[in-house]
Amino acid sequence: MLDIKFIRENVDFVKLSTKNKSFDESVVDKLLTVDETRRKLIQETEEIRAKRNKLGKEDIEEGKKLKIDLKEKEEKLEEVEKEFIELLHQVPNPPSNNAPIGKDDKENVEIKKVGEIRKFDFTPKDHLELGTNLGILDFESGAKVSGSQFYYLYGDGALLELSLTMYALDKLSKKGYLPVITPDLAKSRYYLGTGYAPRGNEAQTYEIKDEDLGLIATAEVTLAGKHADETIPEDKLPIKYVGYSHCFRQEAGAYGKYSKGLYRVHQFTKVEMFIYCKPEESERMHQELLSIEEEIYQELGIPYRVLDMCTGDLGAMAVRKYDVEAWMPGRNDYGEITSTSNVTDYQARNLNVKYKKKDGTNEFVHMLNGTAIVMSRVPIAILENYQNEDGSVDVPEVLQKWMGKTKIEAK
RNA sequence: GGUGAGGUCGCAUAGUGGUCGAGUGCGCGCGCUUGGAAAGCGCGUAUAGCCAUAAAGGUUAUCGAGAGUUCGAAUCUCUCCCUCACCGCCA
Repeated sequence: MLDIKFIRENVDFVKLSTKNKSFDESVVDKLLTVDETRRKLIQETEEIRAKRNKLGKEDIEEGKKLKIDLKEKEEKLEEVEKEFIELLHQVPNPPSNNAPIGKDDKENVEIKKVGEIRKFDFTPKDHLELGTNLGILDFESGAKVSGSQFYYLYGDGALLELSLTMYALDKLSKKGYLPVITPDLAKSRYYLGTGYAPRGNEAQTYEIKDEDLGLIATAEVTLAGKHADETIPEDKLPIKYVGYSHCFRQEAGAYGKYSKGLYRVHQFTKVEMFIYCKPEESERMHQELLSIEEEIYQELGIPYRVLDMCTGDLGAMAVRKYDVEAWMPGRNDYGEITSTSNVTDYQARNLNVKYKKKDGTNEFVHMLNGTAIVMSRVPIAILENYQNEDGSVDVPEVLQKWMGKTKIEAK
């Protein structure tokens, strides 16, 4: 959420940026109206409390009267407060001045294309066919045991996932990121408030019956929650994590040719980068995350392009966001494989994460996240880009060390 | 899952209905002292909201969380969370 004071003092700016993010800017006026009522009620309840505190045991009858008045005001205030918080959460983080202005994903800006798209002298297969034929990928058993869009990995398929994981953790830890294996389940405060600010009904998460627990949709949830309600000493920043977790998404109603096979599944593994830093560092950190992502895909030898997300496609939290899309021959198109966001202090305010400055004052930290490798979509790109005519798949050089082989072949 | 103990200001502790936002020690900051330091002495040392604002200030809330009893709750009651110990179960 934003600072209500900031909204009060910059009404026009907040309205404009809300509109630029393709959110309904009328929430701003609604919020300010509720805020005024709220403040009036706060004053009134405080006056009553102050009277009560002064009264002590002087006049118990008067105290009883105050109690009734107070209760009435408190109930009203509670109602208004609830509405206030809801509206406040609906105001998105204003986009960076550098983010391209646009309505929706069609207006994202391609900033670069890297790598040469391979020309096949045979008809390339898609990853589903390749994986199934190689005996390393099995959606049928997944459907049988867990339901549609679940899968099994066997042999080199399983090894490929683990090799990618090791490759990513190894690389990132050498760059000063602490590898973290996080819980796959989190309390609602985190899985609701962290990753996905309320924007309509998020039917994304799986929840545990009768428990305040849900399966995380990304390790961003657990990595962001990790320091909730903490004040971090300035000299500890930046904190850089590379998290490993499983991710669970309902993906309700997401079918079609573009969500074939591993592209859109209910469960996958992901290595996610996450940074807590000082406000003045966050832009630089964001560039660092993007450059690490690019380095990974260059090393893996996968052609990709980088998109600068337009204001309308940033979502509520990000001020700027880059997606890396990998070339996927099976769809003859690029497909998203990473996303890195600078959410500045928006998430930190939700989760109450501050840092203590040298001068003794506290300020909210900036938080950033970025995908290193997602074990569902990256294997798509590897299988499809590295396939041979006989259906075998070459192992990218940087993974050979972890795979212990140079080629995936049918047994 | 069961039983028991516990969760108070950075840390350690005191505090069983109003005089408690909360004492003491340690730590930390500033000052005095000193040739300098230590010790000693003095002062200070939370966060958030609201009001006011040039600044000072005022006020409310916060003793794991929430609800309740009460004119009044760190203190009494209930629910939950977490920690520790033992038992059970389990990889």
